[in-house]
Amino acid sequence: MPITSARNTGAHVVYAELKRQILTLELKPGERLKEPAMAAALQVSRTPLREAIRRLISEDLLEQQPTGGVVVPVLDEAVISELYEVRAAVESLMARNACVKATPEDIEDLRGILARNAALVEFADDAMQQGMALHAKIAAIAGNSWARRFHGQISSQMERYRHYTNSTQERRDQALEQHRELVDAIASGNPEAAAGMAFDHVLGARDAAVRAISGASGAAS
Amino acid sequence: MPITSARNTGAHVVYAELKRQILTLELKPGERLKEPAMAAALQVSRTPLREAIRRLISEDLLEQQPTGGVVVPVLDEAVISELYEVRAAVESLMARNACVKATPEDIEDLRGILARNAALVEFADDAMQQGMALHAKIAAIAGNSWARRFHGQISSQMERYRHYTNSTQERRDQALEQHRELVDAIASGNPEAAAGMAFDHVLGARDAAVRAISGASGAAS
DNA sequence: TCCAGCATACTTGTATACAAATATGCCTGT
DNA sequence: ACAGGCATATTTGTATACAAGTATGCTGGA
Repeated sequence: MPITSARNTGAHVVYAELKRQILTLELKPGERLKEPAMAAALQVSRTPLREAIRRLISEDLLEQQPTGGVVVPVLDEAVISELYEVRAAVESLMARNACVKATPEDIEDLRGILARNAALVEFADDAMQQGMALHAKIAAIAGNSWARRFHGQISSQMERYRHYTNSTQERRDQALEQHRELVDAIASGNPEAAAGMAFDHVLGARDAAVRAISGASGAAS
Repeated sequence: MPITSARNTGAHVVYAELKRQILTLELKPGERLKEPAMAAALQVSRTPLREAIRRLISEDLLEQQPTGGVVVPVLDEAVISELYEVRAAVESLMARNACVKATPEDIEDLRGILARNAALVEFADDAMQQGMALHAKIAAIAGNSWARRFHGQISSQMERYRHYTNSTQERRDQALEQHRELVDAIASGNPEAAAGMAFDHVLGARDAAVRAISGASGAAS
């Protein structure tokens, strides 16, 4: 039995590596992928490389050009807003469902994660990352695999925009406070309140990000 | 210039054909795909066929088995409920955004679509299909490409479950009435109301579907 | 100097060949 | 008769070969 749970085929390895390079911007937005060179660099033939590329295209982490080339999608500030919005919708749904389905033990777990986050708040370099474990747990409680799937795709996309959405200490403290409120709402057993709270919090993060971006680009005026 | 807008490569044609066969259940759930036979049937080599298969896997319209085969996913009644829920979340977001962004002309268009649907209500064999044009227009107004993307994926998935969710005349009339309410809510300029209405309507459809399924399977009791 | 047209080099998409892994069926022993 | 194990056949994953399309740069002319 292999150690890795995923199918350890070459195409999968290439997919993971390529995805990493895209999310870290090691592959620069706008850059065109040339298969022969890439295949040589990754020590595989073009066949598994192409398989990985196609998969990334269908996740919108690569872009197929009409003429036939493949490029890393350009960073477009307008889509950040869109991503936050769908994330708000999905997390709102998960909060609602979690509220209905959570057992007392689940609530305990959530509070435990909160406490750990509070202890680490000054070390986290990113409010998003800080909340990861919390959202994962909420998603698990909500138990909707499609919501989880979409949430994962959105997270991947947003990863590319981390430079734009880097958080300040203030923002991080606020996020922690909002997470506390969210857990309280889930614990309270009022699905509507939990859903609304999750939605508003993410939209608040969107507004902060949009302000940060327009502030940075328009600072000279 | 080619007639088709998509890149007319063999892999794309195979993808479209395979997707069609999956959504119509021409390829039966649980069936295993054997590449050589399939390639021969579709008159292409295994290379573009595999490309199409991989794409379908990443859309969850095919399933990769741990051992290495590819099968058509089994129909699982439990996921219908999940699909309705995420659809509710996405449509709710689109209704909210549409409410904010709609111009008077947009509202006119929506009412026009409603009127056409009302005229055709007795011919539509499916409440989902009836509302297709309406939702497409709302999505266009909302202008969130990720929401549109997810909505499309959800629609594809649900297509496979049409047998379970076939609508009655009564259900169709109710849908039409709900669509009217939804358009009114969007026109009223109250985003929260529009969002809530869209959410509740889809969840209502979910409940109807769940009732229909459990009613059909548990009728003998 | 600048542009059109062409030839060349490169890239992509597809087909085929091959090796490793998996499934299938048969045979033997109890 | 049934289970275990081996041999065969099929299937998948990868590499390579080739054809068609696309971009690049060069030459000649105005």
